[in-house]
Amino acid sequence: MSRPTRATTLRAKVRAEMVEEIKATARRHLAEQGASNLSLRAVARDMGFVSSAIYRYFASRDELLTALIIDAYNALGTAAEAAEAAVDRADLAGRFAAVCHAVRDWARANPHEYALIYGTPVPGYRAPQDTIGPATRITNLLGAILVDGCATGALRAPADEWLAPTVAAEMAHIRDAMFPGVPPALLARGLIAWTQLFGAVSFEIFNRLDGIVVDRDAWFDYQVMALTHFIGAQP
Amino acid sequence: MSRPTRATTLRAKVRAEMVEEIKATARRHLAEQGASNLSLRAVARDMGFVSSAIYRYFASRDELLTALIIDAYNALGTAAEAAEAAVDRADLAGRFAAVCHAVRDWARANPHEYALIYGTPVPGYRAPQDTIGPATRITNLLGAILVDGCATGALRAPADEWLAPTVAAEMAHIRDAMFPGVPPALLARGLIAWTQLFGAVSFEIFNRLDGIVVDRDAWFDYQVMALTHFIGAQP
DNA sequence: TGTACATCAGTGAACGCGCGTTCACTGATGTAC
DNA sequence: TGTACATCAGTGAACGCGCGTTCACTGATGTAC
Repeated sequence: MSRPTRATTLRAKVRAEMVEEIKATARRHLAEQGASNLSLRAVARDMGFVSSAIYRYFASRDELLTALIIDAYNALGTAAEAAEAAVDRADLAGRFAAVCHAVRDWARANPHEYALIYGTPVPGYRAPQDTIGPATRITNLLGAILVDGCATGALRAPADEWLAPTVAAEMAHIRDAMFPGVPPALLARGLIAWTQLFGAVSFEIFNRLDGIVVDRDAWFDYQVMALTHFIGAQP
Repeated sequence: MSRPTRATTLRAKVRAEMVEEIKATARRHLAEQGASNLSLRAVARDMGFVSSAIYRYFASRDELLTALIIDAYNALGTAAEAAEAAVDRADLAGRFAAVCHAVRDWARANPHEYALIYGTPVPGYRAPQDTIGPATRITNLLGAILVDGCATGALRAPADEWLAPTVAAEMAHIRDAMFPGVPPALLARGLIAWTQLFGAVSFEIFNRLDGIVVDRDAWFDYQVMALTHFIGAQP
């Protein structure tokens, strides 16, 4: 029960740096091998020490994987939040586009980390509770755009809507829990936009567009415009 | 240089059955381990013979994986084609919905095969030429709906369209090569529908909807309706 | 300020495991005459 | 129809490899008095 002195915090600082270095090395390996082939031994070898040393910092391979997943969600969330925060609050279409482009840019810059969090789930790996918070940063960002738009009257429920009763009820439930003031029919469109954003990015990152679309930037812009229109934001 | 007699074809038939049995076993393993952990030894063990025996049928692990990928594309393609063929040719919305639901149903019934072809690419695995044909069966099916609709006049280019010049040019190129008579602006919407179909299915199969949407059937119906409207087909 | 003790990072060997692929082989089945 | 030969499926041992994790250890660094 010793209070932190300069000495202990120094040791803690070195330790934290070591943790970061291990994660950085693991991230590089991820980019070459994919998540399910990530190897603690290879990471240790690459850093020039013996494999068992890793266990001073991570209790198991899964714990390292979890740390990488949380970092990835947070890196993506931070990038998107920063891009969105730079846009005038009243410019809903601009805020939406900023989030979309931030997600895509981050995914292109870090394709294997993107695959880690939005690709096929790693078999046998069960995501622990700690990953949930960081994972919702994007949805919160998108939801806030809808909430703000409804508060100012810039957004409203689409007129001709075909919402099944169960879907309407579920949307109302989500609204009450997280996005106050957003009508179910608009929230449903928001959920589609969220789905489609990641669908579009995944198609690009996972090579589904090869041989089909060449100018990826223009194609993504087009998709963002279609979505902007779909949620009723004025560009 | 012997011509096929009853004897040789019988041997060939047994051999073909063996190949099918190996693939079926591998498919079961896929469902438990994921693609990158698929093991020839485990498959052989499971079938009750020695691991080297597999090499009478597949030259390598990659060759087995390729066979599974081709089979998956073909199974999905066959299911979608059958569902679509059962709908009245003039009912464009019905044909579109049939394809969407066939894709989703097949993916739910075969989630790991779906992951094999629409999930994260297996690192280090390079898809050979043979996979391209089977992979295009869904896009051909969707494209045919647009082509038919344009031929009869049931579909036309959306009025208010914001197509960048490069996107318009690329769409025109795809139309000329594969989908005659479909205006660029409509083809672009078709491509979005294709992207979104798989985006929606992937979100469901890869557990992205957990804790968000409960009634998955109703939610998928809603998305299909939104897409039907988007491509301008009358429900 | 100096010294005895506790904490901690990193070592090196080992356990037990699974993998893809090769190779010389044994029998059974099919083929040619 | 019968027999010598060729083809082929499956065997079993082996090669060489990598993996996650445990454990007793050595030194260096920090802590308490």
